[in-house]
Amino acid sequence: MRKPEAVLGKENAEKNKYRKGLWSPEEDEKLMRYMLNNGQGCWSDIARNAGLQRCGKSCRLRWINYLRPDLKRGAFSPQEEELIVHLHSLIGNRWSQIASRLPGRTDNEIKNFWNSTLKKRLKNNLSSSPYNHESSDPRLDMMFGGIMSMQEHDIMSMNMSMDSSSTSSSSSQLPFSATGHNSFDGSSMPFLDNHFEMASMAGNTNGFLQAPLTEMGMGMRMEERFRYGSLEAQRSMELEREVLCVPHEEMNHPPLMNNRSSFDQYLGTNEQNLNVEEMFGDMGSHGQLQESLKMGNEWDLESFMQDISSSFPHFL
DNA sequence: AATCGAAGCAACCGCCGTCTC
DNA sequence: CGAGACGGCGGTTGCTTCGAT
Repeated sequence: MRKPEAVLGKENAEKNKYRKGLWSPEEDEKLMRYMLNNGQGCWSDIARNAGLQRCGKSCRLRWINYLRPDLKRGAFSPQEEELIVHLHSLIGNRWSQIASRLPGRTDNEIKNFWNSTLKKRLKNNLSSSPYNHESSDPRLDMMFGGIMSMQEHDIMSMNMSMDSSSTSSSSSQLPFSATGHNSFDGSSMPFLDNHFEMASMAGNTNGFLQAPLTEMGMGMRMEERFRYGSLEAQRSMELEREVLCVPHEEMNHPPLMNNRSSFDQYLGTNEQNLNVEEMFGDMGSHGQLQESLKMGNEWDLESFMQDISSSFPHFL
């Protein structure tokens, strides 16, 4: 429902009272000086007390993304790139979680780097040859290990199925719409815009689960994913059901999830256990993975990330 | 030298969860 | 318990820079 005019007017007045756009050196200096002298606090107070015509949110962003003294400047190192690619393949667009594993880097920086550079590079790698697993960048092979082994027609059929689901009467029940909108968190899903990303959710011929552990794979109904027509996709979904200890019934009709918390909860209640060492240390075998995931621990992103860190010791 | 498109980046927007009153 | 303020997050936008023509 629309807000009443009076409320909107007040909100607009609030908004208009603040400066927007690029920060001037003077503003930077004011904020920097205030933060160094007083430390972090309530951002709207900081904005006011520092004498800035900015909203607290804007100050927070400027500090976190640009002024913070511990920020690392310059290009991403190959190790950082590797870690970003790896973490993204595991947890998707959780930029802040990824950033927390890269000291001196911000979520915004990583997000920009992914969207502008890595995503394109990965896309190019896939389109170069459907059967050629040799990527130009060996660091990316880790990520492509499974994905590349998928046959192109699998990917194509998946993509077409997704497109057709937009007109399907059942599409409204799906956690993901065909337009790429993700109902877990109400955000759009850039995953869906190319074949590579479609591949990543369908698993691969090694039987090694990759993306089903991402939000996207988890959220889809079994029947919907079977429509992709790939035996490999089917196999990976069966495996997914097994490793996550999801009953058949629930796998076919998972609870609709409106936000990320619901998703996390869903994962938690299915008593999965993610042994990252086994899964990602040597990119785990099917058997190992199943065994390790059946231990029954709760899904805990923090410890999950801790484990990942052990695979990338140069970041600790 | 001028133009144009791509790439990179900073910042905004809107949504959601949490906290406080 | 509900409303409002605030902080955090991810997606998107729009400006700037750079390189090709």
